[in-house]
Amino acid sequence: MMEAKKKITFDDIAKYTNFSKTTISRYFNNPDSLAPESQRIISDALEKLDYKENKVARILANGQTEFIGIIVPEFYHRFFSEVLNQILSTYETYGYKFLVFVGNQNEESERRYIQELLSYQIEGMIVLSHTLSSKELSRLQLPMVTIEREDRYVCSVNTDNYTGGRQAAALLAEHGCDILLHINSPTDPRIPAYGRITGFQDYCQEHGLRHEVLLRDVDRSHERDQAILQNVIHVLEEQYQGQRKGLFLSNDTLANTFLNLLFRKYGQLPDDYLIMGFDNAPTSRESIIPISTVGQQVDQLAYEAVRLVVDQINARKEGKPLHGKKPVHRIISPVLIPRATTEGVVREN
Amino acid sequence: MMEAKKKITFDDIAKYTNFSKTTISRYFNNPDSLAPESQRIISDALEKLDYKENKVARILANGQTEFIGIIVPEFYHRFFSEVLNQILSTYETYGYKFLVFVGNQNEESERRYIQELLSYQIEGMIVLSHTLSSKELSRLQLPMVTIEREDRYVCSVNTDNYTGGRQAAALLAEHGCDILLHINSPTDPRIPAYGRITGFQDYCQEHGLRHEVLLRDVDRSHERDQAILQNVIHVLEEQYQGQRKGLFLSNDTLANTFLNLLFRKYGQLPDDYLIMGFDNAPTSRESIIPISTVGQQVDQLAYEAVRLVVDQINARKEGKPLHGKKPVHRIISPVLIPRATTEGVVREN
DNA sequence: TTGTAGGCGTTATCAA
DNA sequence: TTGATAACGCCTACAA
Repeated sequence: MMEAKKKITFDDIAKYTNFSKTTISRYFNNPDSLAPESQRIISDALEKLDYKENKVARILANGQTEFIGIIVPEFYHRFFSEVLNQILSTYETYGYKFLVFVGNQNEESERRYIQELLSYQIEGMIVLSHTLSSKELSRLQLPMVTIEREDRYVCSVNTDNYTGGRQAAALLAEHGCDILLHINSPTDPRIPAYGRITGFQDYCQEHGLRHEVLLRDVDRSHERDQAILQNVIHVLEEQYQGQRKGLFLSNDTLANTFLNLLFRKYGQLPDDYLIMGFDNAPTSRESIIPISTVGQQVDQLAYEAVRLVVDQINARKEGKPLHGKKPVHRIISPVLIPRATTEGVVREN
Repeated sequence: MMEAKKKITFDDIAKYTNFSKTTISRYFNNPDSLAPESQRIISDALEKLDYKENKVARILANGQTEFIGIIVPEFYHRFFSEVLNQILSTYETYGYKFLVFVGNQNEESERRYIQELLSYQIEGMIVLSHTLSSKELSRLQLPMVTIEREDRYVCSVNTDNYTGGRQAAALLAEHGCDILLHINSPTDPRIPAYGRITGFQDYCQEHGLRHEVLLRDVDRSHERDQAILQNVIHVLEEQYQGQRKGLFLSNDTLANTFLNLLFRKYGQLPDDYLIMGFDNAPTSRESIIPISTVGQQVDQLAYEAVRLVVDQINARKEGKPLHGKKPVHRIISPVLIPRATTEGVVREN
């Protein structure tokens, strides 16, 4: 058992090889400027002494942390853990490391997290949390990208929610509903997800479809959502009795809850109900009946987000100004995924 | 629009206040050693010059990164994102920041990730991924804790899976099953989750209960699992027709899939089936019928894991040896959560 | 209570 | 192709 062996530095390698520290540094950063023989010698020495690089020292010297800060709001919704997963996966492509904080809807803590991130000299930031305005974020003067949130003053990557809303309405309409309904929580129009509402509405209006948007305070807890949707069902069954109802829920979790309520009541999905969710979360495939949904291409969202920060980082390194340019907003197409809940007839497996 | 303003350092503050750098440093690390008046002056100067601290420099000087490295295997199973969430939440308590990598089941990349983590001078590591042996991990001579994985040579925090398995069997038995069944994937006995199998078996044997363990290659994809479980159902219905079957599935996702297959077939959960999952994942509450499950106390798992690394980090700082001591294995109790799928009679909402 | 000087392990700038 | 030397921004003796 060897004792806490002290760390090997360039100095040690230099002494061991009779080169200077500078040369050792070159071996890592510009090896071809060394004589082949020297490269070999150094390489051997590194092996022999079991050298481990120290990026902290390197950062202090050259300022490049290769850190990107991330602020996620929570992990209850699959969307966020999925995005995080995909962001982390870009390490193989871009080499950036990620420092992650969970915001928990608290402005003050998020500000503290940001300060902490800045103190670690992050080169850029990706924000999924909603609590801080894009105006405030833009003031940080840092390469920055938001995903699916208010993004007026910063770069962003968003799903084309509007088209998604239209696709949902269209799929329901195709199957000949008498009334189209969209259930969502009251949403700030500046948030991309608001497009789900307007897309739905516009499509219905343009095609002269009878429709209604029900704004309910959902998405706080499963139990609440159940109660709220239960109530919605009561109302619908009175108001649209015997009519074919096409329901577009704001996300898959909610769609699943709705579907389950109906299924428990009727032992199946009644013919006069069609259901659609949004996100293509695992729930939508794994529910009692596979739920039709509008899929977000999360991998692309994440990948483009990282790309956009990295572009900004590189631009800044080349002295190009960050501000001055208008923020870039990248749009990712949604993918319509028709499944059993919009078929009208539910088959057994 | 101000230009890329150069960063304010202790030097700038020192000049501005006519103190020395040391005094500025003291203001941060030991403020009470300064005259109250001096504190005020410095505090004002920091404000005025808009000083931002630079932890990279601090790290280089004192060696404390406050970084903990994390390696997660994947994010498909809710368990991992939930654990990560809880780990990240400990920031408020312990102040450690986390550098996260997703392993993707590849030994070589995980080794690279670890090298990268080490180069950032992480003070400790939490490993959830299974690909590297605890022996190899222990050789890193680093404060280290694993969660729910093989842990022979390193400290760990695990759920008491054995007790969980017993609880599951007991709950099923209480409801008078004729046959108890446990479905799991072939599991390495060195992994904590193996306890689910032995706990189930032991309980059944001790109580003279008829039982069977079905090892199937599940958990690869939803579609596969469906096919496999469908087949299981066929077999069960032949073999145990008319008998009351108590099923304990290795996790909630699987239990949900199983429940759905039955529900689709019969329009309800038949009286002769009882179902239990494991984990208390959201799925278990949000499924067509709330699924009974054995809950892992993920918050405690995560919290204890961080605590255990931090303890090791502190011990090491005080010069206590890391090795020599036997690895500590902390156990978290599971929580039995009886819900509708073990009631025998399924009520409508 | 405050200051001086040296060090942490790299990289950058000149020279040679 | 290689080296000296000075940063990078902070911390820690040791001194006063």
